Amino acid sequence: MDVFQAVADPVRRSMVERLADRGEVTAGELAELAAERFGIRQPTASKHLKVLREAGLVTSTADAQRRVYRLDPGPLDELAGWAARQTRFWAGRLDALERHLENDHDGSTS
Amino acid sequence: MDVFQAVADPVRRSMVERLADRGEVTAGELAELAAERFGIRQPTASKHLKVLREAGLVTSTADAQRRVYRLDPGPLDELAGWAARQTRFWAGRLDALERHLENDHDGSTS
DNA sequence: CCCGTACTTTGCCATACAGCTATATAGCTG
DNA sequence: CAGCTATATAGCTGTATGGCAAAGTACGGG
Repeated sequence: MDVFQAVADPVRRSMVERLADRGEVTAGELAELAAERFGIRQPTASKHLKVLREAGLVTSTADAQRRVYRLDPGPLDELAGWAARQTRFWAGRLDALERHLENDHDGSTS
Repeated sequence: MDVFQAVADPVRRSMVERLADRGEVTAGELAELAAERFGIRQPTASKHLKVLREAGLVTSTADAQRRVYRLDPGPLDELAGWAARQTRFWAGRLDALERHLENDHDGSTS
């Protein structure tokens, strides 16, 4: 699953936000968070973590039975970059568009 | 459907990219693009446009039978902002994380 | 070495969603 | 106004995905 799909789910976004906030978080804490906010069970949370892992958004390392998760900024940068690029266009031509809309109102061409 | 879900689909992303590139594009052109790139039919493309509209990513105006679509930068900015915020954290603490990983290797605690 | 803790995996169901064809709507054009 | 063009809607279907409970795996402690 790609990054766009991975962050399409609010549960997974909330997990990403927690990781961004705390840096390192165990699977258990993330599951608890998901339980509180969305009322989902631990195995479901684990499934979401798997999706995040496969999308490359997070990595996990074992600490005894605990799995410690952390963000990988790469895919998020890609996402931010894509979204930013789509709007950068408008910065350049926004006034042109506005002029066009104005012209539409008065109907005259200068 | 929210912005995250809307851009989760590659067909819709390609439409957004085209709109970012051209500014104003008719439904027909967008359908043609989707047909070429993804082999999908006109009604399916129309459905995708509806999703983009409902997510607030695009607006459309009528020009005779044509529907002219254009991007609304607002939701895209939100998206870019969200993704950027999740990574901004790392900028601040990245070196701390790296130190932590180094310590893990040698196993000693200072 | 067996039990509890911490997760992941498996197998199952329901719903959401993308795709299709066929049809409806709307506006130009002859 | 008939018919073509442009687009949207309706109705249907297959598959993907999210949710659950139950079972499997792995580790540390008594």
